[in-house]
Amino acid sequence: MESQYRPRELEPRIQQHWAATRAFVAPDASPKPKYYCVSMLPYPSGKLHMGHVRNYTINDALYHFMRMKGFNVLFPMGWDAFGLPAENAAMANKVPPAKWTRDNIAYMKKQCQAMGWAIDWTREVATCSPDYYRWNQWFFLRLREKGIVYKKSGVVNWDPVDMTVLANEQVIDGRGWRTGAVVEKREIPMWYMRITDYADELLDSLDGLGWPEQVKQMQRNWIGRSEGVEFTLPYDEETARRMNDGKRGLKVFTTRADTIMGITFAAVAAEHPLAAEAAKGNAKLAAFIEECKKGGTQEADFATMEKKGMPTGLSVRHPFTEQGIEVWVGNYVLIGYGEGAVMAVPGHDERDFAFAKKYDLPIKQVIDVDGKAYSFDAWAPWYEEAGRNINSGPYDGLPQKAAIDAIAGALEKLGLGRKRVQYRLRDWGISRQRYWGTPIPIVLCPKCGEVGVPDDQLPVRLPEDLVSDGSGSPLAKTPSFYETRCPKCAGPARRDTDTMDTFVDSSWYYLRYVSANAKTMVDERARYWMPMDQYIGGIEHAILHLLYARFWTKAMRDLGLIGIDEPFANLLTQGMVLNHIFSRRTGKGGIEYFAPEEVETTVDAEGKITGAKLKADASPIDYEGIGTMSKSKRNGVDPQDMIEEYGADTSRFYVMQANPPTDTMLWSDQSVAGSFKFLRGLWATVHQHVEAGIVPRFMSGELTTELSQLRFKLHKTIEKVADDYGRRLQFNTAIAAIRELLNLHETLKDRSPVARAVAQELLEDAVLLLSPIVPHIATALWSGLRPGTELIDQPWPAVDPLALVQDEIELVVQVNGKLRGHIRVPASATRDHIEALALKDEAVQKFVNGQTPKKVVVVPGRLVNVVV
RNA sequence: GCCGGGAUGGCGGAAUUGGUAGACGCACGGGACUCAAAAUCCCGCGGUGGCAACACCAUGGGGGUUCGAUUCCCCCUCCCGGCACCA
Repeated sequence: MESQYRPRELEPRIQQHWAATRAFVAPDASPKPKYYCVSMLPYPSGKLHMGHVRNYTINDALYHFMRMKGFNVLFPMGWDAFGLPAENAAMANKVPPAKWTRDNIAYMKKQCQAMGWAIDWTREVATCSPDYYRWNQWFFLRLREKGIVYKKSGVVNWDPVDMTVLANEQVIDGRGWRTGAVVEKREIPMWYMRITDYADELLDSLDGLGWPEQVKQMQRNWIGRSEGVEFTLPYDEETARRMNDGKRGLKVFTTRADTIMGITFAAVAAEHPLAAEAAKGNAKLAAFIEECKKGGTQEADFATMEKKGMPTGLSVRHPFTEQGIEVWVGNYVLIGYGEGAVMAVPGHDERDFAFAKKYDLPIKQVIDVDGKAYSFDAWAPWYEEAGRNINSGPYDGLPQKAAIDAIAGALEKLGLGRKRVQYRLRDWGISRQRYWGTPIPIVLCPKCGEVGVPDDQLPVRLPEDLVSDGSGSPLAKTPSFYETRCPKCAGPARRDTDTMDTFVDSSWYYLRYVSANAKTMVDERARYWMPMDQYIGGIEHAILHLLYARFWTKAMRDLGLIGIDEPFANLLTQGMVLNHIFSRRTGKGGIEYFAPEEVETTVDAEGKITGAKLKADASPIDYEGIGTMSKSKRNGVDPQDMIEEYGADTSRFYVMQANPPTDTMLWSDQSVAGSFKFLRGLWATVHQHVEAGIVPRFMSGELTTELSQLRFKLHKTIEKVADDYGRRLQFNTAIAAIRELLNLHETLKDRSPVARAVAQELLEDAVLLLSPIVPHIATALWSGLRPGTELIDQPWPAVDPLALVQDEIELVVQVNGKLRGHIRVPASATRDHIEALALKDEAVQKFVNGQTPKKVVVVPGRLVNVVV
């Protein structure tokens, strides 16, 4: 064995050996139990960043641990290769997205290989490959046949200068990021998937998943099932005449039907037909509706903006009293949400109350909560609580549930309403007016309408050589793409030039890994590997990606393609790796980001950043605080320097020892050298042992106290590390335990044959325990300790129960809950015996000070608390 | 604004089911080795008081439950993630 730890020579050599022996290629059948672990596939942004290193190292550690535990393990990898950054890079560099993306994939794949992750590359998937996205198209067509896919209009951000649709990310403070123009809302036709058809199942089957409770809770709240009443506020004569839409009135939904007698006005969205009708001949209202269209589509903006409204001059009638109710246009009512119209009960809804106050509209109390005094002057949160009806005619005195039932019944009798379940969840709009995505396989024929592309003409190939100019999708300007013939009538027709949301790509890639190169979307291998045993990815995907993937799985099941209800049996949500963000507004009103290494900062006494300037020209820039590492904010840290200086194992060890995987990690490279020193020290320790002559590992026999304590620690550590890796998925504490074990080993001065046999056992096992984290150095150390055998074939070390037997244990003694001393007791001591020993203790006597204990609490194996 | 999460020494963190707060590291200080430096090794390292033994205080802030609270409950502050077209 070499005396020096040289990772730069060692690591590539071991990686080549793994590749040559196809060490990580997982068979699709095995007598062993299977374990399928996947990390959320990366976007090929250019280079790996520390978030990736963390993500895939966790995955890799689980791979090695489960393999040692006797499983047939699969760790695949792919590329989420469609998306906006490629188009932006294309514009910036005048390189087509395809080339940019494929170059990035090639570079990042090399980086993955240099990290030594145990990836089965035979199953690699890139979502921009026609062999992959053809199945997006094929499945889209199947869902369309089933009515799960449909077309309706949706609202998008519109940049009036570039004449293009913007992503939410491209809207900064209500303005386009390139033009600085005020963004407008615009309605366009789009394809939707009926995820709401699956809402109940998506909600119910959360219960059985081995997911973090907070993620399940977020999904429940997102789906937001609520039971309520849908009803119509009938038009009055004037409104009916003007609307002339064949409808009886204005449809609304409420979860608070018990407050229906408190309606004092109604509100509709600016885009609602009633608003449009009312605006005819009302210039002020028309101007207000125009103003409502300004700004983007993000919910956070709606929720925080000032609530404004204007009366339409049109009225509806209360369904019971037939009293006139004024209809307002409200900027806070969303057209794409429910009916785009709401009843307003300012007495018992905070937003309605604020609106009524602002515009001096009537407020009526119709619910009594325990006789508390209601004030029309100021809002109190209890106004929204359940109570008994008052001022509600026939419903007076009823508690909430009875009132809702009675009111729903009355509405139903009138033919005006019924109980209905409503979800917060909305159908999934998948059309994007972008180039770099899966083409939607639809042909628009002037005669036949929308016609699906026949299966034998799939895939509809995306041209790969276009470069966007920032105004609209290049596909819509490329006749060779969109000019086609109608599959039905063979007449001239035009392709849909929209592409699919990239969440489509990431909804089923894990099924393609286990059906690699299949001539169908999935094949029988998916039945062997699915459901996935462990999914690992950032907490930022807790809702959208995970919900879409669950929906997609259920839809594939309903088409008979797979036999599972849920894709991800267990989920580890990794905390984000954060870094500082620096930016500057450009002259045009856009925004420009700077990498932290380009910036010099000033800090206050507490170390908080107070100012920043560019190193290059010393010009001041803005500090935006900390946030997730991303390409767009330019605050990612490339691990390449670290790999080159210290090697892959040090990088892996560093991210794993820093903190628990579920915690956010603020980037700092201060202690990387410490991780390297530890590995170098381990190398020296093993080298020294090996040079003195390797011996058979300890089996059984008489030991000194020191040696049996060392073995006790060793086997306790094996137990703990297995629990940390396998159950807790917490690697930092496992590493700390292994360091404690090795620290104790360093204190061993005994060089007798039996001591050397114990040291052999300890070092072998310590190397095995560390191997999931640092497989390269572990492989080399193992071949030093056990020449002729391979680490990768070794099972997880067995715990020797005899090593864990203890005669005496130490207990903590407290007086009134404060630590006052320690006692040693036989492991078999009874409660009474322990209590007697504790009371006799000197320190205890001092604090008890002659008083009779009120109570003595004995917690077996832990402590004694004397209460006086 | 709404939903979910977090806050523990100078720093990262530990305390797994309510039971010794600060494991294991990083940084720092002192010492050994050295002509010197690096590397390595040894010692110290939450605060206050004390020569010391030791005592008291301390887990973002305020209150509560308990023999005992970093852990459970209520209120508050700040930070992070998500909010449907970043992925």
